[in-house]
Amino acid sequence: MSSFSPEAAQWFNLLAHEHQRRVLQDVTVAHYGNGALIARKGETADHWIGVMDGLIRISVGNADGKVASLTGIPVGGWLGEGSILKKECRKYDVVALRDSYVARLPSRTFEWLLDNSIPFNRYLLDMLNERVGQFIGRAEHDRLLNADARVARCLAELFNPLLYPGLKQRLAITQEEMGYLARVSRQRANQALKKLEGEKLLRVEYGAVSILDLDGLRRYGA
DNA sequence: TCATTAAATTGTT
DNA sequence: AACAATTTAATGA
Repeated sequence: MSSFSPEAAQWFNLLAHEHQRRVLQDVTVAHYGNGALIARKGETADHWIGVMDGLIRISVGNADGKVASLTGIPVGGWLGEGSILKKECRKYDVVALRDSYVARLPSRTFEWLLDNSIPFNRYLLDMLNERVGQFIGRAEHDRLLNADARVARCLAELFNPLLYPGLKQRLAITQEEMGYLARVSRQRANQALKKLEGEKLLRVEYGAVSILDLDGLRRYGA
């Protein structure tokens, strides 16, 4: 998937044809290898970023090189609108968790869509609302939950059908990647996944997980 | 297409 | 963190 794909950008399908044309004209797609920095904290935010293929992570690192993962973004997720809207520098690092293809929409185009497309505004509003809810829920529980529950919540977030409509019920993610997102060791992620599988909330596959009970995962540990 | 081998991922200590 | 077992991907006949 080395070019822009509307399947990984649900908002694109909502646009009028003339708006779609401009997007296709302005958007670029680049490949990022495992662990590569897609956008770094502090630099000017002049693009809206979307995941065409792969999996990326938003994180904030401190001086020690320790990283606290904030959230993972799978195929179909778009991010960085906050920095564009407020004309700020990026507040977080964005890194590829594995080989990924990333689309960039210039901020001028982004703002042009804001001014001219009602469907685009509608989409952004829904998305921001959903994201606020996600972060509030996280801030509330994050520190209190054990590793099992963190893995469960993490997966539930990745499968958010509104933010990432591209995902059906199966996500290609290794247990190591899962560990990076939930901030647990790979071994612990393995244990957690097996426990959740035992409770019939998901199914563990080779290099992937399938969700059986999304609500159950959301509620896990509550 | 099948068999062999290498690489990636998982399960366990 | 290390190691063995398992699954997938790649290669070549």
